[in-house]
Amino acid sequence: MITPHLKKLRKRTEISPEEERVLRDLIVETRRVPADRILIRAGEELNNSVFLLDGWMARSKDMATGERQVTELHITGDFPDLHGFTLKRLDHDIVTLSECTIGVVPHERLLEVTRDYPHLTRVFWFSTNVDAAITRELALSLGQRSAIARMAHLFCELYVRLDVVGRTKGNRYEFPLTQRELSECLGLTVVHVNRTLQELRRKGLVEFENRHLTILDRLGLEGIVEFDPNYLYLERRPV
Amino acid sequence: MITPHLKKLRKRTEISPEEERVLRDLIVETRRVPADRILIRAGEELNNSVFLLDGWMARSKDMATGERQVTELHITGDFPDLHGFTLKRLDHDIVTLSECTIGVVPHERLLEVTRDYPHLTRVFWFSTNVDAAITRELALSLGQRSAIARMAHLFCELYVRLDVVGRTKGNRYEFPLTQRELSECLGLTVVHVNRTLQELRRKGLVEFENRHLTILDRLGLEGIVEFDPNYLYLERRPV
DNA sequence: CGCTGACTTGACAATATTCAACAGTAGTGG
DNA sequence: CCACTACTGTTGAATATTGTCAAGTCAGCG
Repeated sequence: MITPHLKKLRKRTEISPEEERVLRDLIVETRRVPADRILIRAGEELNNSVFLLDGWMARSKDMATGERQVTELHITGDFPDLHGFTLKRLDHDIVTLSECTIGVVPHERLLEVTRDYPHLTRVFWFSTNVDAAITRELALSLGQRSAIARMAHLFCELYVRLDVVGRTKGNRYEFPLTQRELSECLGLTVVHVNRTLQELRRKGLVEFENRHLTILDRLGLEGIVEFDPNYLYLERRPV
Repeated sequence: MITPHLKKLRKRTEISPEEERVLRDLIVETRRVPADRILIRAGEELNNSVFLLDGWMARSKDMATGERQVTELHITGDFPDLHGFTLKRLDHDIVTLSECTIGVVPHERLLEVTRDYPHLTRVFWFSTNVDAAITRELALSLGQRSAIARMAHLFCELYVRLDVVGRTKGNRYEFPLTQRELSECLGLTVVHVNRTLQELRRKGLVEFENRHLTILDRLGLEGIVEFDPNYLYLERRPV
């Protein structure tokens, strides 16, 4: 069940058989959660974190006025609220965008990891730091890029991230978000997202239908935003 | 020299005398760096991290076209590139905005900390997670808030953060950024920053002159953006 | 003294939002 | 089985916010 997560870790560093066992033993319970649920609410006290074994989630920040900003999308193999281990509460909701399978990890077990497995601790720490890098790249998008470039960037990023965990098929991947949810990722209104999507289609770069995204012209799409995946830290690194 | 940093940590958790000693011994060298330097370049291989003992820095992401986004401002007591310890390179520059005093921390020492001091490791991890929370709040600003609300938010955040390390005087704090640099934090053009600043002044909320910011009406300023400092995780937490 | 950079202003343009309406689909319950 | 509701996607027209361009002031500095 945590194979995609291991795949992701092993792309970056060595994980010993013992560490793999420790990782597998972190999960005390596996659950299914329907789509469109608030799994964790901002502010609520946390004693567990959850592996995302399958499905799509988002970190979503709400304002009093109702506007929302998704600060990161999470896919199979992610650990969407690992930062909750040190923070003990979150400053955002964790919501499901599709039906999800989750693995519950008690914080006591993570505490044991930090005591007994320094390398694994650094791997987890690294993982939250990559999440932060993804959020920084989003800040760059929201602050500096045009609507079409933001959208192209998101589609490129997701292609790379999904590919790491084996969730792409050729140029195609499942993308279960509605245009409203997409607008909350991109800091745009739904109407403008709709028009921007049409522009990407008209340029022959992507297709988006039936909850699936197809990249028709990868170079063209990457060219719109000068996509550079460095910020995803996919290269192998020393133990 | 690292007193402000300790002050910040101790606001959140217990730091034992032994841990304090370990912390002090992390720094192998203290240096002064002039304003407006690129201290660390994106992509460059890292073997050290730096404490910001005094001064202002920023994490700055550049695009090929020259636009820039600051993803976080750093003040006295911060550890601006602690994430470099696990990432081994950064996806952004670290630049000085004022003259700075820095303490150089070799990654080998941090490695020892992760081996021998699990609690201190969690404290450092926590620290990078709070940085990530600050960046998430920025993403919310950039994606959803108006120019004036973004600016009000930044001024409120900095007031709280500076106050923790004893760098406020009443309603006033040093704010060494030019309007151009401010525009790179807020995802706006300089011209618009200038006009937005004038609006805040006209409403009698802030004064900004001679590299100092004065908050004339704290409630009014916070009201513009419904400022809520929860995301800074200032409350005390269990060891 | 003549640069340079920071700040300021005005006129105009572009990007994105708002508001309103409608079609299509899926799900619900009588 | 159909009417009803709710949500998603789509379009047009008017509006607002922010950006672009251009120019000018002011202060600091070699």
